[in-house]
Amino acid sequence: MIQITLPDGSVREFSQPVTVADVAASIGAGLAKAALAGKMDGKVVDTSYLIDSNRALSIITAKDTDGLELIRHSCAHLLAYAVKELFPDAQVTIGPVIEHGFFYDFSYKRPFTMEDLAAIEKKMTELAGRDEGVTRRVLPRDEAVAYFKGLGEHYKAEIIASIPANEDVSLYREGKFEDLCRGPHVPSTGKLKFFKLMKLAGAYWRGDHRNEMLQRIYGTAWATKDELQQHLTMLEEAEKRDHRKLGRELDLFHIDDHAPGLVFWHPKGWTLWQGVEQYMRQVYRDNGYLEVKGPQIIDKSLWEKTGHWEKYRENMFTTESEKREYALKPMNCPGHILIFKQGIKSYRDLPLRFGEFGQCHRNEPSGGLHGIMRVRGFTQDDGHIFCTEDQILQECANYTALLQKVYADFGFKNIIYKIATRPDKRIGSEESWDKAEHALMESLRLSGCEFEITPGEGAFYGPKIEYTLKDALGRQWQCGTMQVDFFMTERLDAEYVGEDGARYRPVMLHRAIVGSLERFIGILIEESAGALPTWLAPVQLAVLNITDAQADYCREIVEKLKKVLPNQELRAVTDLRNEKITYKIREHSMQKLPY
RNA sequence: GCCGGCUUAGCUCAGUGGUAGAGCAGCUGAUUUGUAAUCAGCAGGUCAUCAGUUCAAGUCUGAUAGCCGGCUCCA
Repeated sequence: MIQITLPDGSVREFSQPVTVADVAASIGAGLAKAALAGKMDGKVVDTSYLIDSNRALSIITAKDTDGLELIRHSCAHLLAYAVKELFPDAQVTIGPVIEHGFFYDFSYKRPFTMEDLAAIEKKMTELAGRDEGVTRRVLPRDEAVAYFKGLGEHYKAEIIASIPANEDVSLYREGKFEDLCRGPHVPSTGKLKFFKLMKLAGAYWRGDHRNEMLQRIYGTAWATKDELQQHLTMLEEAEKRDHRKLGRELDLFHIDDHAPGLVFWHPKGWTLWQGVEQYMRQVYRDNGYLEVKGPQIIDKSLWEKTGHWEKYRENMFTTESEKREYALKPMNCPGHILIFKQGIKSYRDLPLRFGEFGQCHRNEPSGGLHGIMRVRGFTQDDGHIFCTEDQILQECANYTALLQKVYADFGFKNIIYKIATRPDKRIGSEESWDKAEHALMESLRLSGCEFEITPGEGAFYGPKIEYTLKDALGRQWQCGTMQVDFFMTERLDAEYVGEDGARYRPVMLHRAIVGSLERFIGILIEESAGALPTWLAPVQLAVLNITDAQADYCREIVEKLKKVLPNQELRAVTDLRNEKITYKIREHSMQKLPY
């Protein structure tokens, strides 16, 4: 007797082992039809899974998060199936689920075209229409390797060969197509209805740029037609919020072909910039930072000491004059250390906090540039805190609380917190790393933040917290950062005098709240769709006349309005053009004047 | 940097190897208007750049640059 406990607590009894599909059918015909998989003691299994002992089971349908994931995963297989049908010579590699959909990477002798993409999607629809069953089988690893080699699927064979030899691997078949997969999958291709292929892209095999380039096909998939449609509508809306489009339409900035990756700020954009900068300047003042300013170009010898000349040179812009070589600074910290080193510092001075609106230049690869989000010249709200190891936790906790307040003031609620921990190649003692990583995590816990850990992604000189925001299309951009650094003060020989009169090495914390003003403003534009809050709006108020008779009065009240605030001039303008009032209202509305 | 795509007026886009187009924006004139586009006229171009094929290139070929989507990178 097998007892199956359902989510509502009810128990069903079966006289012999049953499949998930059998259980679903015993509950109702509708559920049997809707069943995509089962969740057994928390683990998702195929509907064909045979249950031979007492279990807790829930039936997964398209309405469940797990169900949607299955649909997307099975869609990736359907995509590969369709590609193999149309292009038998193409080799399959991997096809995972991603946010909103799936992708699959292929190797093929010629590039796929948009016409191919349409044909592939059509074939997918056709194959789904056949409602072919998806079946699972298990092979010993070596047999699976031989099987895929026999099919000419060398990438698959390579993947399987990296699985431990004593493990079995599962394969899923639908029609003529069979793929290595851990599963689970939907029971038949007919469950896949609401999908669309979105774009073609290149992607390196195994994500390594030294490997060959594969062709990636991206698709989106949903449980219902409505959800698919909503997603497509959302993408259209997101396009309208693109900061590059709004930057032009609202006359905020442009990037010129004469200076790729560098921003020309127009009067309105620079007004917005000043709003952000003045706000952040007050943040420095209110939180114990001393604002400083370092030079743009610094002699090569400094970058040799920091290690940049050796490790980062191809990313630095260099220049030469009178037989001396210089580099445009790619970061501000060495400059701050040079300032720190002027005069003798005491333990009483710590923590010592410097802040700068530091303009940095990095020669980023051309393919990585993106509007004002990823540029070659940018300005960081860059602060460095010189402190002792014992002060790290308190500084980090204060910092995160401050960052949250700043982000809230700019209207951001969804911050993604990540902690990047020690990489394989690193300097500093294990004890220091333990302490630093613990301090970073603890500081986030103190602020009530949930965070994810990205293991091994820390800098070689210390761990870091990354504070990330999303753009209109959901792409993540790291804005704020907090990094512990055991290294730089050593390299540049910064020290302080302790209580006992001996010299000690301070720890340095690198921190930036908005990160780069360029990127932050880009996100701000997308988040607000260009309708900036009044305090940041380049034009806050416009006074329009209906006929010339009111022109003088309009001028008069604009002058009065400008002076209405005690410490700041209101940004008010007149619009006295000989146009209809409706025309003017439309124009100012399109320019996103606050209302 | 890598893979693919794109580049025609300020913007959005048409344009079969045979005289360079539209709408909006701009300028000029008329209109003095009551809450999201008044009407008319005018002007605006090295079709990204360079080279090639051709009697003839915006259109075909190649190279370069920039941009777009990914990948990689991101001290």
